[in-house]
Amino acid sequence: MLTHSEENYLKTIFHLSLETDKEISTNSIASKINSKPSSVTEMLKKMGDKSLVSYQKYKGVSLTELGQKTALKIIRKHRLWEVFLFDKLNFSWDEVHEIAEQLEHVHSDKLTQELDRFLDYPQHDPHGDPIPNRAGFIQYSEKILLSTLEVGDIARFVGVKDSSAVFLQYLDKRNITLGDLLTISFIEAFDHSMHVSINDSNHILSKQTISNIYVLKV
Amino acid sequence: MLTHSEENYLKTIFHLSLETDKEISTNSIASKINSKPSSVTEMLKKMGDKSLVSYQKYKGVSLTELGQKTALKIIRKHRLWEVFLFDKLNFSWDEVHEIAEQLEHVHSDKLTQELDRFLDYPQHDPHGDPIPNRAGFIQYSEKILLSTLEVGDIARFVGVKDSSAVFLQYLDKRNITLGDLLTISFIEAFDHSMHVSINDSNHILSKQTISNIYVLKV
DNA sequence: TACTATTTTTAGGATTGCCTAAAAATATTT
DNA sequence: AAATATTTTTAGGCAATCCTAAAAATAGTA
Repeated sequence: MLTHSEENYLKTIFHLSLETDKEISTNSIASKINSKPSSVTEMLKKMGDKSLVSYQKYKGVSLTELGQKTALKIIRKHRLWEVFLFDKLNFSWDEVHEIAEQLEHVHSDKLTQELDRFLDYPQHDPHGDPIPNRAGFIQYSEKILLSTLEVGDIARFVGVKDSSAVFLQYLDKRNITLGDLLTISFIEAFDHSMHVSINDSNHILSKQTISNIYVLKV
Repeated sequence: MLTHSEENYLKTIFHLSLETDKEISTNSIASKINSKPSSVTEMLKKMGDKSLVSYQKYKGVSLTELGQKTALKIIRKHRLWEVFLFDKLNFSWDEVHEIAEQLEHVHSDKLTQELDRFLDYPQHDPHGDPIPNRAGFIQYSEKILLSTLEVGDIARFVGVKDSSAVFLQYLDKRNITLGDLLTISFIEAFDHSMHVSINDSNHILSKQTISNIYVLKV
């Protein structure tokens, strides 16, 4: 049975691995978890001994098969709990993450499966990220940034790139919600702001906004 | 913010306090949590410093007002999660406790409140124990042992005294479920076994069984 | 009351996971 | 390639929580 700390390291390394193809550096882990490089080194040694990561001094780390599988289990739990909090308990986007960080460490395979069933096998969490299935398979959707669309395109809002509280609250305030259908009616040549109709109302979204919204073309 | 360990001590002291009127001994805590008396002494000192318990060397402990309030919060969470697992996720009586032990340590007042609302403000957990309300008030019901009833009495099954897995499974096998209405039709003078009709079927329950079933008279 | 048994505390360690400061290795720049 | 800068590791500590063994206090009994 892994400790909370070990589980957090696995998750962190998994997420960093998606961003780079190289081995993950001690420093990058430390800054991600607000810790110190020396602490990370120590932990990586321990996790190497447990065959969770393959680690060589000064060379960085990567997840072993076991580490990968375990990380996906934790991510699955995290995202399922986010769906639960959002769908059933009236939590908003920007609130679910913090609580899911705690819930993801509860150990019980049956709990995870039953939660999945209870939520009707959701495919995505409230930020649009895919939920690994029980076998650890994760279906990456070809979600693209809203900013890459052109006039006339129609797409479904499936996620955000920047999931900071300020951004999520910004969207909330404008009633822009996950699952909404967006129609691009015009793009300003001047500042690349985008005129988008959402639920029969028109919005003008800044370049920064559309560069942080993920959509699936319809 | 309290640690898991501190929260477990609070819970344990709270439960032991219900059983005795005296101060709680170091030994009794140690055996309840499968720990050693020396570890308990150490922890009690620390919790005394934090005003969670009032502790004097060799004199035993009791909860302070703060400790009591905190313990009730944890028990509230524990029991609400048990209801969730039982009602929504198809867990059986004997499975809910272990997982609730983990879930009770998740910190979020909003989560507790929303869960309470989602479950429609349940008054009892699946073992028939009362759930403290948000203010920490706990409504002890006058539940009595089935063995104290007489022929002709009708009562509702609200809890068990022995919540061991074997006993709960014994009841499950006979389809005797929390909330069932029981009618006592006969009591054997010889061995005190009780003839009880439950859901239109008749059961003969041993003295041991009826001494471990809590009911509320109707 | 004195002796014995039990309970509780103290003393000294172990482990986990974090930290700072210094040393070692690697990367970058001139 | 040499010098400098950056990254990573090592060394030595600290706090939480547990442990065993021994000492101290309390309780029970002859």
